[in-house]
Amino acid sequence: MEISSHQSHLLQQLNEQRRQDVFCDCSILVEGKVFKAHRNVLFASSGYFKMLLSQSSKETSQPATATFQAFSPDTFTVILDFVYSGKLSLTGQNVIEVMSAASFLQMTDVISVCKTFIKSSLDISEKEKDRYFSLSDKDTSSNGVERPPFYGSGWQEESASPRAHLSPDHGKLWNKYSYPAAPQRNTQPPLASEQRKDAIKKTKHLRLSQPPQAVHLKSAQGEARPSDSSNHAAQSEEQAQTDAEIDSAPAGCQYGQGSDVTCRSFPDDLPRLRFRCPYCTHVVKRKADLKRHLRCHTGERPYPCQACGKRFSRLDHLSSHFRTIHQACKLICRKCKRHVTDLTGQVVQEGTRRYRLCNECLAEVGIDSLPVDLEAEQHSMSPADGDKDSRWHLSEEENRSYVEIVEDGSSDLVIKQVEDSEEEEEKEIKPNIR
DNA sequence: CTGGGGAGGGGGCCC
DNA sequence: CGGGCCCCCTCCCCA
Repeated sequence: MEISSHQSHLLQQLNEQRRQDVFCDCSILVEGKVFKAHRNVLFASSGYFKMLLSQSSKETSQPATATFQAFSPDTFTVILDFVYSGKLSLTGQNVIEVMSAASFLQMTDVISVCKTFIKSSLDISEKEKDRYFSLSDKDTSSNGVERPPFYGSGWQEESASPRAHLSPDHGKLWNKYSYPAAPQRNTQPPLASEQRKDAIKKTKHLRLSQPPQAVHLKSAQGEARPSDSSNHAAQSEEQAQTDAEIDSAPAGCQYGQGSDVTCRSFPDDLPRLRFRCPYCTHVVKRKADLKRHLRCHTGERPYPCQACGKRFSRLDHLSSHFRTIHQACKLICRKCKRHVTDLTGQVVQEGTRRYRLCNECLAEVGIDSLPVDLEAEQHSMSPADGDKDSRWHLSEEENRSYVEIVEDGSSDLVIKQVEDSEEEEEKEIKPNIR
């Protein structure tokens, strides 16, 4: 027989003990403010504390203390209250920092609730905006913005799928942030340059869906966490899909009965877009495009070049790379930029890289033709076909020949005869890339 | 320091 | 829905 109230009662008691500093065996110092808590509870709630306490318990029996500078006492209050009550007091003001702290403390429940909060906030913002522009919404009551910003999770409301409630101050907040850091352990922050590009591109996207709502998560203590991009990718896609399924109508657009989108009268002639990126304000028409777009957030690069090992997020980019870098498809002399044919020039191989030189430039450089086993190289230097698990589909023998090519060194110039009839090129590219 | 070109990367869209 | 093409932008290297 199970008494359903036992868990919550127990939690209440523990919370009471914490408030009265009874049996507290752990102190957490956050920017000078001391929080008392129970090791057992912290241990059970946070991966970070689990690690910390399991280490300190080996070393000493003294009361454990932890010090944090990465987040504010207010934020930790929210976290600690959640630990002891199962209720997360999220607002537009604190959600970013709470998520950041939760990420640091490895509290996946809290992270996912924060993500949902942010996501839902975006949904609601879209709806708000939609209503603002259309002035004809029929479901204003269902978008109640005054609901209390409490989230149940963990012990109390595990089954409930939390929806976000916007605080009135949301709009202000989003402007300050630009990108979500990977919230969980083993999630990979996109490359710095990508972030920069992303930020730039966002300004472009903002034309489509304003106000800016992208969310930036300050990395706790500046720690870059290693990542499992595939995990993240799957998560993102799932989230994106949910977005699209639940409510992803961009400004001015709403769903009809089926999957069709009906655009309302709108000041700008916006395209009919319907899939919104959960990480930025980008909106696309097709799910496949969103899937592709998500890779720029997840950093996923499923297409490795078998010739040089460089990885690409898209097959067409890999193909393009392979053609220009490893197949010398451009009929242009690299040196003098003149057009060359198989009669007026030759392909030069430099390591795994190939390009063309006209006969004049070849003579100038002073390189004689050297025999190259073209067939074998074509075999080993072909882009993988969507190699999801990052392994190259090569036999051992093929692998060896690849290694030989790479180890051949990039300084050696190898000349081979140009044999680039169109048919030949087709043959070289197509079978490998599919 | 600056401009040009190559390469990479992202979006739109056609097939 | 995936593949692939085109276009555009940014970064980096080099003259």
